[in-house]
Amino acid sequence: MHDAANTSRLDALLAGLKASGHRLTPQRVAIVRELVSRADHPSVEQLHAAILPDYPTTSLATVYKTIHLLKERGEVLELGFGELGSRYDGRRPEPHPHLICTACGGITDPDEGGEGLSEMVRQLAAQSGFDVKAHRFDLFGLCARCRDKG
Amino acid sequence: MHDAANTSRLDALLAGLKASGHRLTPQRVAIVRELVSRADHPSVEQLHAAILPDYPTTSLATVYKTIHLLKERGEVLELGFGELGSRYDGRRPEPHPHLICTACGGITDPDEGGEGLSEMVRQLAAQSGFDVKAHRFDLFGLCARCRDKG
DNA sequence: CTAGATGCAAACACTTTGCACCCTG
DNA sequence: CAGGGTGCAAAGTGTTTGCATCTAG
Repeated sequence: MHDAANTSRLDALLAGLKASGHRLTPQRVAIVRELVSRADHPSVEQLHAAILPDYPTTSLATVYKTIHLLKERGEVLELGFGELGSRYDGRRPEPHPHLICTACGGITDPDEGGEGLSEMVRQLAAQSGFDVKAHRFDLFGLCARCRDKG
Repeated sequence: MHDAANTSRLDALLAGLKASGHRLTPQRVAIVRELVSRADHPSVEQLHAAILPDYPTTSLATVYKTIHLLKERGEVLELGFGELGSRYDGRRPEPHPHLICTACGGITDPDEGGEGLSEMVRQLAAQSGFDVKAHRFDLFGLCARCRDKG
């Protein structure tokens, strides 16, 4: 996931918004750019903080509204955690496993190892009679860095 | 999961509480009994409503406190959903897959089909360097009943 | 008796909403 | 220059907490 890919994804998102009659305000562009540029699944709070220096008037409500808009369009994956609030993945909106470090709060996408996931989803759907539309697979623990420290 | 099994689990939970210096108040017993007796992963609100007829003075706060106590002791599995609040599994505190119907709100445990899960967890842990302590695997969709209706 | 539990209400954290003003297209 | 967007503050959730009162053991 390098700069070129992020840029094209950014452009695609912005083009899509414009195409469906939405305006590209500076705040909105900044939020989307920030969201797409990071791999760390930021919270609304973190996005807001990151944008504030460059767009000091941006309100938290606007960040929430923008995220909500992208969610509706299926362009962000929301990872809601009861206590810790929600975190957002603007790069890979399809469901995929997440590794959540309970020490540093970092969330990362595994490089590989989730191959059998869709097969398992298929199996569970078949035996339960469920029509499965989405799924979520989270692993909680200590990331390599925090494990070594602790 | 029949009555006898639930009764013994209930007894075990109550005995454990008493053994660690907690009192078995009528409210507390009622909450634990209700939690253990249902397979539908009730919310705090639902537990409270179920108990109210028999123990009319029970407050929501007490239900929250009791659930919290059981959580600390590792005797309930909490399934937190950002918007919809949390649901609790008092029967199987270890992580296992859940099927969540987005139409009726029902949550069920699959009878089988989750066999490969721990292996996948192991794989993801190995390749990422994570020390995985817990995991969560949720499938969202329509249960058989709601699928047929809709 | 006396710690621990209850119940109420106030406090909380995160998110949503209403509305007057603003600015993109 | 019109309609969508913004920012503020107020309202909503679900959950937690402080504290006086009550009660199980």
